[in-house]
Amino acid sequence: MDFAYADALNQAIRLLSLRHRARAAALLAPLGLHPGQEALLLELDRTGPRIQAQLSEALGCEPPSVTLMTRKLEASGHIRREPAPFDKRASIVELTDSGKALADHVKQLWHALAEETVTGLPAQTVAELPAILNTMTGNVDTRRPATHTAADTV
Amino acid sequence: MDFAYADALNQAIRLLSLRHRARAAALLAPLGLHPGQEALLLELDRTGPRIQAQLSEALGCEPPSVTLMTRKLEASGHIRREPAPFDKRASIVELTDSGKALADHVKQLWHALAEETVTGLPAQTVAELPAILNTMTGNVDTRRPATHTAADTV
DNA sequence: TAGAATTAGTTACGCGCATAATGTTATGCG
DNA sequence: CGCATAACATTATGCGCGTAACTAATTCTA
Repeated sequence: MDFAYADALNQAIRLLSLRHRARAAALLAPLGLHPGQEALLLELDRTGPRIQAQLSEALGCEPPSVTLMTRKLEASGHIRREPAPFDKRASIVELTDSGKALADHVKQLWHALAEETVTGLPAQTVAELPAILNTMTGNVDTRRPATHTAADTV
Repeated sequence: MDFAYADALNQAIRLLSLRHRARAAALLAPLGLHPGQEALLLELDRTGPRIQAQLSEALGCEPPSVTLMTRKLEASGHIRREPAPFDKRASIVELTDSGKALADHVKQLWHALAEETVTGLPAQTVAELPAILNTMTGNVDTRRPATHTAADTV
């Protein structure tokens, strides 16, 4: 691998991150959401109530980030936090009715964003894309012990 | 496209962004750099002195971000800023000797990061990856008018 | 050529994400 | 059992990146 390729790849990843996030921000702004918050809502929608440590794990960000995100989503009425009966340190986070409705709306935007993102790519590439991206993520993931198996979830 | 795919794709992009950036941060930390700053150094290394507006364009971030990044890199002695003789509003940014040495070091890390990132992917996928990512970036880019490099719109 | 519109850069502020340090509760072990 | 250790959550702080509002310089145009 020459440096020109390495540079192109790293820069492509960096730019995709910036632009995809910016596009998400533009789509989420009318809902009063900032990018990152939608991931929390979708996770709760997928799995039901979770404690913050589980959210931290699922979202791939650190506990202090979850503290701030949950605080803001709670302030806007989309989630609720209750002390966990089985563990006095933990707090259980769950969607309110408003949060459930918002999550449904986010899902529509998320679908549109994904279609927009892969426009113009060959069908086979589109089909393989999640696995490719997950492999790359696993390769550079310092949180989990490197799992170098190529095939993964969809 | 079903929602499960859309969700998987968006989440994969989000996670790749977080992890790739985190890995870059870990590699750059020993040099005293934060992720994002390396892009500025590499751009100056590639093209020579630039005014900040050009850097903003090349890096894909907004002028205020460039102001802060250049200020910090200037404070650490890696770049120099001089008023542009042809335009009294503009300031020309260029690498110092220290900055050039640092850029060389960054290039090595960048090369290693790219190789680490694509580990385990088929050679053909690796070859196509930059174009795929650039197409996706173009699809969601709100800064430039959508330029679809790989194919035409749907 | 004078005034309007554009452009370069900055400041102020907000959000997501990070690390480090702290308090509190659970748990594992001698 | 008691104590050290681990885990949950929070606060404080810093960086990158964004938007909005501003100044100053340039360019366009009537």
